Amino acid sequence: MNLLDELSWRGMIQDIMPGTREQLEKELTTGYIGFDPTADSLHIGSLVPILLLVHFQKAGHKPIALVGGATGMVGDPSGKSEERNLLNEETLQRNIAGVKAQLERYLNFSPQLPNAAELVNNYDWFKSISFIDFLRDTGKHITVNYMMAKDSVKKRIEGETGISYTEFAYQLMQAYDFYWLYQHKNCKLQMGGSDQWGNMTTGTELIRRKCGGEAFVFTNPLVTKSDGGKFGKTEAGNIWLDPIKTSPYQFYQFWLNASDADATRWIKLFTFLTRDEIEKITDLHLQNPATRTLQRRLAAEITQFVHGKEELEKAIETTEKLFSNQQAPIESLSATDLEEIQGVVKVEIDRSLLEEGVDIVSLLANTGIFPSKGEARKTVQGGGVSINRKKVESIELKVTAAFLLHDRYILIQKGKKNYFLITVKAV
RNA sequence: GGGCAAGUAGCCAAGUGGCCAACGGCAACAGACUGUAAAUCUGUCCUCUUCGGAGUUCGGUGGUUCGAAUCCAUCCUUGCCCA
Repeated sequence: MNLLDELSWRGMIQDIMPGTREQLEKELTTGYIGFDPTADSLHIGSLVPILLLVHFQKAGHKPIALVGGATGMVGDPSGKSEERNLLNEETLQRNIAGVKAQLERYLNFSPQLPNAAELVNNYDWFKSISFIDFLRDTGKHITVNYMMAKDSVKKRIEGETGISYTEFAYQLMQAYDFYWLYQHKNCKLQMGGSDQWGNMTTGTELIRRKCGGEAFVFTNPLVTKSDGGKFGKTEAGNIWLDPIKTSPYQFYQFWLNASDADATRWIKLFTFLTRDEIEKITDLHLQNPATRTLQRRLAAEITQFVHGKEELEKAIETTEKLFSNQQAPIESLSATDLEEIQGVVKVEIDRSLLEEGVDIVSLLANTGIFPSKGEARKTVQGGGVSINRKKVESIELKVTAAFLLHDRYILIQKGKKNYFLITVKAV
C-alpha cells in the first residue's frame, strides 16, 4: 500500500500540503521530524512522530530525526498559553544526549542503506550563525504579518499573556532548520504534530522565497483520550520511554488499561499490524470484550517495539501473576513467583520491624508507598489499600511477621492496579 | 514616560473586611458497579497530623485593622490605550 494511504487509514494524517503525494511517488524523498529536548527522555507523546519516521523509512524514504539543541534553548510557543521557562545549559545537554540515544533505537542507521536514517542537532548549524546574519539572511524573507497570522502566535497575541520576541522568533528558527536541511540534505518534507503546522509551513515558505525551492509538509493529529483527559498522564506522571523512569511492566499496564474506544484508535496508530489483522482482532474483541483482546495486543505490540521482546515477556508474566485469577488465595503464588515479579515497585524492610508489629499507616508511609501518613490513612479509610489481596478494613491494623508470605514477602495494593512488593531484608 | 485593567490551589474560575483553606468546573486519585473497560453514583483533592487539631496560602514587600484574598502604599509581571 502507498505510504500516504497507509498513514491515512491509520489516522496518522491531519493536514497535508498539496503536492506531497506526488513528491513521495516521484522519488526517494528525505523527510524530517524535530524533537524538542524538554526532558532527558522522550515520552509516549513522541511515539507517533517516531512511528511516522519508521513508516516513512519502511516505505523506502530517508528519515532524519532532528534534535532541537538550538530551538530547545528558545522554547516553542505552539500549544502553550504561556511563556516558557528557559532550560539551563546543563539540563539541556543532558536532555539532548538522552533524546538522541532513544531515537537511535528506533530507526535503521546502517550506512549501506540508500535510505539510512540520520540524526542531526540544529545547534550544529545555529551555533555559527550570528544574530545579524540571521536577521539579514533569514528574517528579511518573512514578514511579521505572515508570522503573526499563525495560530500559535495569534492565540498568544489575542490572549492576555502576550508572547516574547524570543518565542515569536521560534517559528523562524524552525523554518531555518527546514531550509538548512533542504539545502544540505536535500530534505523536502517535514512531518510533525498538528500543533506544528504553522511552524512547518513557514519553513516551506522560507525555502520558496530564499531559493525558489519546493518543499512539503504533513501533520499527524495529536493523540487524545476519548474521555477528554490528557493522553499519557497518570498520577505517577508521564509515561516515559526510558525503562528507568517507567518500567516496562508499568508501560505495558498503561496500554492494557486503555478504554475500548481508545484502544480501537490507538492500535492503528501505534502498531504496525495490518488492516486485516486489526479487523480480526477488533472482531474478536467485540465477541467477548471481557477478554480485552484489543488492549492486550496493543500493549504487547508497543511494549515490544519500545522495550524489546524479552521485557515484554517479563511484563506479561508479571501481569499474569498479579491480575489473572485474582480470586485465588494469595498463597497460590510461589516464592519464585513473587521473587520474579518484575517492574512493580519493590521495597525492603527490616524483619525486626515486623517482629514488633507495625501499624498499617506507618508501614505505608515509611516504605514510601504513600508520601505521608495522612494520605495513607485517608486511602485506607476509603478502602483503597489491600494487603496480600485482602482489603485493609481498619486503620488500626497491626502488620506482623504473620503477614509474611513464604516468610519474606508482603504484597500491597494501592487501589486495584498498583502493586508494591515489600521484601524482608536477607540477613 | 502617561492612562486603564488584570495577577487566586495542577488548569479554568468565583470570592471584594470576619461565616475563607477559600463556591463551582476540568484533570487526578480511591470506592461501588464492571471487563485491570466506558458511562454513572460516592469519597478525597494546600501541607502535616496522635484525626482532636496544627501550620502555610490568594504576584512580592510593607502598612491600616481586634481581624485582610478582600482596604492603603510600593514594587514586579502581563494585557489594552496614549506618547
